[in-house]
Amino acid sequence: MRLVIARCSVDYAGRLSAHLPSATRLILVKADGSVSIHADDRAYKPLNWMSPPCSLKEADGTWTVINKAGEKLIISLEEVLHDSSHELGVDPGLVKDGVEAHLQELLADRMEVLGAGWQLIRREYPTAIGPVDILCRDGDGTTVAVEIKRRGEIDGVEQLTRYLELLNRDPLLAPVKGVFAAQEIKPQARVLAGDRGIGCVVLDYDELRGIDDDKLKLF
Amino acid sequence: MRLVIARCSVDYAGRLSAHLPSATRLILVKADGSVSIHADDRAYKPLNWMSPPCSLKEADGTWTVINKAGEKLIISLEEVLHDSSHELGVDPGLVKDGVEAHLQELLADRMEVLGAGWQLIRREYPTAIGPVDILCRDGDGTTVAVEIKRRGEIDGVEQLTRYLELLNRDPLLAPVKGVFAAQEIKPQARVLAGDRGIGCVVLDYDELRGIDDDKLKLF
DNA sequence: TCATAGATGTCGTTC
DNA sequence: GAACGACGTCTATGA
Repeated sequence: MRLVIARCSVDYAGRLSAHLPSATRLILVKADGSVSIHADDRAYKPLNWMSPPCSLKEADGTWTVINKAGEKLIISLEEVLHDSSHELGVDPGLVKDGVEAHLQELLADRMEVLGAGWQLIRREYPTAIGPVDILCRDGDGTTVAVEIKRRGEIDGVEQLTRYLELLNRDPLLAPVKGVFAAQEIKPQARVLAGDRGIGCVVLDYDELRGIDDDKLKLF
Repeated sequence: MRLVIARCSVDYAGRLSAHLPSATRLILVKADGSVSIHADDRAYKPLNWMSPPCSLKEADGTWTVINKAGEKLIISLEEVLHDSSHELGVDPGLVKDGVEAHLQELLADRMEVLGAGWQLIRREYPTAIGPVDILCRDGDGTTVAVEIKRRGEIDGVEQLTRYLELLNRDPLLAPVKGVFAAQEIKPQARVLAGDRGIGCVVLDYDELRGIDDDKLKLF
């Protein structure tokens, strides 16, 4: 990892054209060859960047970074204030908990949080337009398609609607009801779901995990 | 901007829980108070971060970053290999070219690329659920709503569908057809559009701009 | 390699 | 502050 603080101007030509006027910035060159340019604000997003794989050529105060798609980043260095390199080694990587895949596992394990007698048919039930998160039967034996999101917004309801339309064409499954399950459901999504006869369920992640933990303790 | 290279482990508790085992990384503290932690790969995305506004407390080899929503980032420093601060000043910011707004201007100027006799009614035609990119009439005088995207995906087709449903309730406009125009149209979007009787048009940005340039040269 | 869906998406604009 | 759409979205995953 090489850290350069320099007054520079930058041009990007690729999916769009962009220009950075002269100013002092951080230029980050990583071991994988990637380059990013940061201003002194915004944690997440660099002003400009080039993702690997790409190649960096230094020549005469001008750095040129090119990738395979022909996108180009040209950095004109006017004054270098700091330049240091550091050996970091391979990162062991991030361990995450609480993402959609995990919610799906937890819910599939405890269908009864949706109602008494609910039973899993299968997770990732395949359809022509993609897999349904959970297909199950409710207490009455009616087929139910469950769409799970971390944050329930309108496009999630649209997605579930498409699945339902398709599943209801299958005489072996029809009628199929829909349930939209998320840790948080936005008002508009709730309204749209209600309008389409789709049920809404707010999932409590800690509770789901707690239930699951209790279950594990039994063994 | 403060640059710290350190062996550290990190925990994030907020929208999800995440843990970074001990390793050497770059910790970036920006003037706006934001903090990000970078491994030696990936130009764009930090391993962990906290966006401003947030507050950083340093105490005894442990940094705690908290934001208003109660999200928390805890950095345990085990060995500091580099620590430097730099004054960068305010960045003048990025100048961009080639985005959707420009596509819309170009297409509105040359409706005939959609077909002979097509005529603009207006850009950003207002509806209750937001403006339609372009409303026009085709060669037969039928009203057409055009949705423009740089990359045409399924969401864009859904958006256009909602507009069409609304516009077709207006007896002065109905029947209204739909055209989905983008620089690139994904297969799924094309299928969904076809299923709903929506036409698809792939736009060539350079060609549109070229035509427009030629036009400018006439004056 | 390509297509698809998720993301601690982030970021801007508008209401 | 919430909602909505764009983004050089990026990134992981499965075909």
